[in-house]
Amino acid sequence: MVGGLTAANVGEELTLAGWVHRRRDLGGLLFVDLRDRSGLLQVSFGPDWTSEEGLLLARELGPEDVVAVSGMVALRPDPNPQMPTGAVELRAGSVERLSVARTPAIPVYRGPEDELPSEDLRLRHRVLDLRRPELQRALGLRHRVVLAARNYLDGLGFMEIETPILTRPTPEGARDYLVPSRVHKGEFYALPQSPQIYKQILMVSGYDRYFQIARCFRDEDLRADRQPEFTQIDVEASFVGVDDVLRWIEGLVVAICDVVGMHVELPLPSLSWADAMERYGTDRPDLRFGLPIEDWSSVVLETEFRVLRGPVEVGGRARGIRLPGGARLSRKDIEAIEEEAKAAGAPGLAWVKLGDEGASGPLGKHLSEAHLAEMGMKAGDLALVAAGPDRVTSPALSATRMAAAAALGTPRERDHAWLWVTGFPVFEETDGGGLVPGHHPFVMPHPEDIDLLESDPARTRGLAYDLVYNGTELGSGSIRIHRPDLQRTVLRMLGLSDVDIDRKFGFLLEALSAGAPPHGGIALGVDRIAQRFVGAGSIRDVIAFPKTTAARALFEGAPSPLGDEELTELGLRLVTRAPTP
RNA sequence: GGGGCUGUAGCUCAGUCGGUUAGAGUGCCGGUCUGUCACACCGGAGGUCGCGAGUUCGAGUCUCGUCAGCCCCGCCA
Repeated sequence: MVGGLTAANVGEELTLAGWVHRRRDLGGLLFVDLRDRSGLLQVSFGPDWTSEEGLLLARELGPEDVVAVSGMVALRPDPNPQMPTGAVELRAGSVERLSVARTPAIPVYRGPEDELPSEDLRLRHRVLDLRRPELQRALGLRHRVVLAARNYLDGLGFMEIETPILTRPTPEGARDYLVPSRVHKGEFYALPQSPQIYKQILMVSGYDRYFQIARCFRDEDLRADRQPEFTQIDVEASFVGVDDVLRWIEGLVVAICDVVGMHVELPLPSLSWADAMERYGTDRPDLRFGLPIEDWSSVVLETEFRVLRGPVEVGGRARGIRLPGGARLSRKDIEAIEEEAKAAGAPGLAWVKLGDEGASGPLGKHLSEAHLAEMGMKAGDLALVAAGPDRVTSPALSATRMAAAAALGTPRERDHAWLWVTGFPVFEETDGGGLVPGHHPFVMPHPEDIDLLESDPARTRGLAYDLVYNGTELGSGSIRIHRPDLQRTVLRMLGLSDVDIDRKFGFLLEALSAGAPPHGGIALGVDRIAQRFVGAGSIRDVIAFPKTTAARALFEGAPSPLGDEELTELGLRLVTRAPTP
């Protein structure tokens, strides 16, 4: 390992192997930066200490050649304080070339002002891209996060158990990746969207503390933080309530944050889903800064400002955000924020600035001093207001809040805002009036709301919780239903017939009938955690071999067409043939 | 499924109003150079302007289509 050498090693005779990172040929003297996973070390070649063959070979070395160099560690006459090993160098006596590299298609070395190659080239030449120190650091950090999680959970008596990758298609939720069965032609396995049902069955079987670093697969369209396959720290325990899970997982958060030296105060703050939606307009608020949403419906009703007043009169609310110091934003800045709100579904934003000469802006002339006082407006403030039903204004004001904080450069009150959001609704209403699961169909309804389940299902809270960090959902879990009759009721509410329930969830209901302990758990997104911890722009930078946004693997070339022979063996015939490349 | 951005030398990019032989930096090849560290200096090679149509006397540049990558909406129980 080359990266750890210091002045303490001076005088040692060593043979070091690695890749040629960069070469500087001065004629009589020649320098090579040797790279391995641990870092860089300068190797010097000169007629006074290098063999003649060594000098000849050194002259021929190209970037990314693999070499073994034998020589002595020496102090440098001119140390390089920029390099961790910059005080010393290896004076090469001899050198052996273990492997010749073709001129790299994309550079591994990157100068201080060089841009990264485009992402498709980085993915196509992943073998080279993965050599970059940044990616090696990212994957190393990811490894330590997972290792910390394993050690922590093992210390609490959790047992790692693998569950199948070839499994049964699930009726609800994301699209499944399907695998044809050769033995049973016309039948298919599915890759798991998560080990959810398996881990519940493990609870029933008495494995009362389970975890798994689990690969999950979902055939849906991708984003910067979404890949078709991703990894979760999947946890489940028996005889637990919400608080047990939260306290255990807080310990896990501390353990993985320790990897990056991030301090975490326990217990983590907690917000009900209803409060999160009311005050921040989203179920995953970024609490690095304040700027809560406030209800100004009563103020609006006292004005003649029809744009806001109208929606309130028909049952909506006028809510908004007061931005201290926001009056210095230009009309153009405010319009840019309004665009964000519109993109999130709002018809528009009204606003009022309070300057030295009084209130201005579309809303300004409609407000009295008393109104402004009621809104808490102080000189220099800006208020942005949206009116309508909460289901429209909440997402719009959430977008407004984020855009306004960015435009204003709102100072952060903290750099790391961890948060529990609890009490998610069991169901969400679809536009067609039907019900879909808020999370998944196995969430235990809140005991206080059990009466609402059939009378007012949309208001039923579940014993469900999300772990949120800086506005990103990093984990999601719940206490599960362990009574088969209640599970059947919930599935019926979702519009499933008893026949369907038995066909699709029969094995779960049968398991729950075998003496099921109360149980619950959570799953944390490893890729997203690693992404946040390394500050990467996408989870592709913390995955060794990621897919593109079109779910292609550019390096190995997946997916790929199948020949007729293979198709026949699987009992398949194509309706659409892939274009021949 | 929809919207947006990008595609020019191995890589990163520039390319004016549609007009002569498409440029720069870096890398690569050859040469000089004994303390460099983005070494320096001299010389050279390197182009299907993503692909296909169209408009035009003339297209890297305009139009349409298409492919690829990225970002977003829908979707992701």
